Amino acid sequence: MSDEQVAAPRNGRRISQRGIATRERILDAANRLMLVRGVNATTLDDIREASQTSKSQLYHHFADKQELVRALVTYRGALVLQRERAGLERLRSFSGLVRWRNALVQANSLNNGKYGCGLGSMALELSDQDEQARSSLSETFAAWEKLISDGLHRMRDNGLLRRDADPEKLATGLMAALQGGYLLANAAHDVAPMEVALDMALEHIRSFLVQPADEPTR
Amino acid sequence: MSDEQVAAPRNGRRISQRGIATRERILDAANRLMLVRGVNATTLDDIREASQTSKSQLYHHFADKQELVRALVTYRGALVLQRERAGLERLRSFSGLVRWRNALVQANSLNNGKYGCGLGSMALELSDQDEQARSSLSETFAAWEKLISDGLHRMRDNGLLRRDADPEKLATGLMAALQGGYLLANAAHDVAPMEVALDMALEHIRSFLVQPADEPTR
DNA sequence: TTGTTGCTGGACCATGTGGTCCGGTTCCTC
DNA sequence: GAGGAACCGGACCACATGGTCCAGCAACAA
Repeated sequence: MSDEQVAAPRNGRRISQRGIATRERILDAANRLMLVRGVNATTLDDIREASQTSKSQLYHHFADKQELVRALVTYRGALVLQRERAGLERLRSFSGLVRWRNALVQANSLNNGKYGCGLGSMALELSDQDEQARSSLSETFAAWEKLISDGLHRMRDNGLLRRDADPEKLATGLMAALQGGYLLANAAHDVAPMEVALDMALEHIRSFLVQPADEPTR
Repeated sequence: MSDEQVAAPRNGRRISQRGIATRERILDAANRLMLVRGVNATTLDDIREASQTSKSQLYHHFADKQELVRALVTYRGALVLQRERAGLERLRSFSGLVRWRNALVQANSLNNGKYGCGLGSMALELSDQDEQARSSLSETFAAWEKLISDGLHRMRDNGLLRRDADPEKLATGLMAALQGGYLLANAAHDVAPMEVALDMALEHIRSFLVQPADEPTR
């Protein structure tokens, strides 16, 4: 997962190449550790060790743990949006949606449904604990949904979707199915529920196709 | 939320009425606190204070924090299933499903989408941290889905649903929409996404009705 | 009544964890 | 190359938090 330049440098301070690299290493380690253990269960010492840095570096680049977590929210959000943009910005057909679905399912099946969505898990853990993180995550979800709804808009404009299809609502429904699917798959340690959930949402979208192709969804 | 006898007494030990009451008080406090703060962010001292007990009582009734959490998983699961059973065991029509949806939405809207589902949030927080809790939660989800699918089976047997409707898959999809809806609503501090998600799932189920009544979903 | 066990209060302990400090090194600027 | 700021290593600190202990009271069986 290469991720150069995703992390924003600090506010009005001079910053060296080495500094950027260190900050990046910290965020990358935090990203990996907190995905599998959760935010609160990951200690700064864990991150320090995994990132081959020292305490002073952590506190040189971030004011405290909370700020590190907030930076991670931004970092992870940028990674997800970057990945999703690649898969969605040219979406113009129903089969494109199916390919997108398959990619997500396959990625998640690699670890038997474990860990879930990096954004969703943070959302549930932080929403009632850090208002700033919550609103940032909420914006990221909105941007993600917009990538989907933009694609659906294109499909509607091209006459693939009926006029009465509501791209925004369809995108929200699809996102909910995705997140709920992640959650159930994580609890079951099995991707199957995620597949069922996504298929339901795709089926719903398909019902708005002008010419409902009767190809299977996978 | 009355909840007598939901908590199981301890294994082969003599136990007094007073002991049961204390144990119940502890679980109830843990339930309330961990719903709003999350499991890991709630300390034993918080629980001790909120339940008007002492450290020794906590450790008299539970071996350690992990066991308390596991007991809470059971406790909360029983509460949810009890509540859901009341709302679902007589489900025989599509409008019954709509009423069920409305009840959930209304309950969640009381706190502007905050806190989410007691089971879902625990699932995401504990799944990668406590295998026993995870499998217990997974079973609870399965039981919950079964309440739904049983209702759908009844509808199919009564000729309301088409024969090609798959109650199990429909129930899983609905549950995913519900959980994803909770998650997005929590992140947005707004019930709207939860409504959209549930409506999508209901719409999907409605498409399997033999006589698709064109009443609105709410 | 008496013995045994459940139950409770609360002081106390061990340590994991977030956070500080300071001396030293690297890097940029003039 | 000299000054200063960014950067780094790691020892150190404060304290929150999970967990222990024990003395005493309540409850129940005989």
